[in-house]
Amino acid sequence: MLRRATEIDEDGAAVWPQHTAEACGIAIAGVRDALYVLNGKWKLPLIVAMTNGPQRFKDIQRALGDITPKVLSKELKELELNEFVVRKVYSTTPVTVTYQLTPYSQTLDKVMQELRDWGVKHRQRIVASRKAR
Amino acid sequence: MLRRATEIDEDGAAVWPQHTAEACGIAIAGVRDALYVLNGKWKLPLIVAMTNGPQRFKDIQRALGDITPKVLSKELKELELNEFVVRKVYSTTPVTVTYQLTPYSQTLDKVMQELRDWGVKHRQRIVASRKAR
DNA sequence: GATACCGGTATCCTTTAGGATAGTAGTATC
DNA sequence: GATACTACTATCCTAAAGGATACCGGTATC
Repeated sequence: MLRRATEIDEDGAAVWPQHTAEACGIAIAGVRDALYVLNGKWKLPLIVAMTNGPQRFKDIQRALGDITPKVLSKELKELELNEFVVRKVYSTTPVTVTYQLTPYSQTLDKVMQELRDWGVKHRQRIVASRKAR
Repeated sequence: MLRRATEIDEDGAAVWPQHTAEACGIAIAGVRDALYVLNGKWKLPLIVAMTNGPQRFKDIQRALGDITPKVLSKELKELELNEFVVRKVYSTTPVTVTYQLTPYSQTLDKVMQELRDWGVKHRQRIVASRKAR
């Protein structure tokens, strides 16, 4: 469990009850393992982009707005390797390729939800503090 | 809300009920905003390292194991700028400097918890699949 | 006087991420 | 026959991240 501050001191810093340093190493390792596969600017946004169902290459590119095909291709391959995504080719004319999330990618749902909500609130905070100046 | 697959097809991919593309843009923006301040290899592990209370420079370095002082110094400055951390100097001999989490950093608690738990489980999965080979 | 600890800086370097631009094969459209 | 679309790949390049190593002033310790 994360520990919580019980007070706030004059400098606005949290004051902590005590100091139990042990299981901290496990927590650090967990976070680092997560970051290892979710690294970079694009992996998580890409997963979000596919949340509503299978998406084609160009669709994803449009959804992200500013990713180049080279980078998108690389990121999708890495997501495939880590079993977050399945690539499917349909022999239509012209050929259709879709990318869709795997069940394993759904284990990330809570992480994504929390991160997304935090991001939205963080932006609000930034905007508010800009106005206050 | 994140949508969930209702079935799994032969390839192990999730099958999605429908396709509602709208609020997806907001979700992507939220995640990108979050990643913008939490970027890189070190920010989140550093925050974890300070979760148990104020830490000194060398303590943090030891907790992370393989971060160089230059990088640590830079990361701590960025965390300070984003109001996740407060730096405090005590005029002891020799001088003592501590870094501690702010109340605002606690808004990240859930994100951290989810990410850490996911990371731990992900590692277990990887280890298990290695054994299976 | 030599060594060690603390909290960093300074300098240099390599690696990686990521972007810009162009091009590809195949089909379809005008 | 020119142009456009899809799903990429290829080449080149820049900027940033991050690591290695050395060093600094101040104090304390052996």
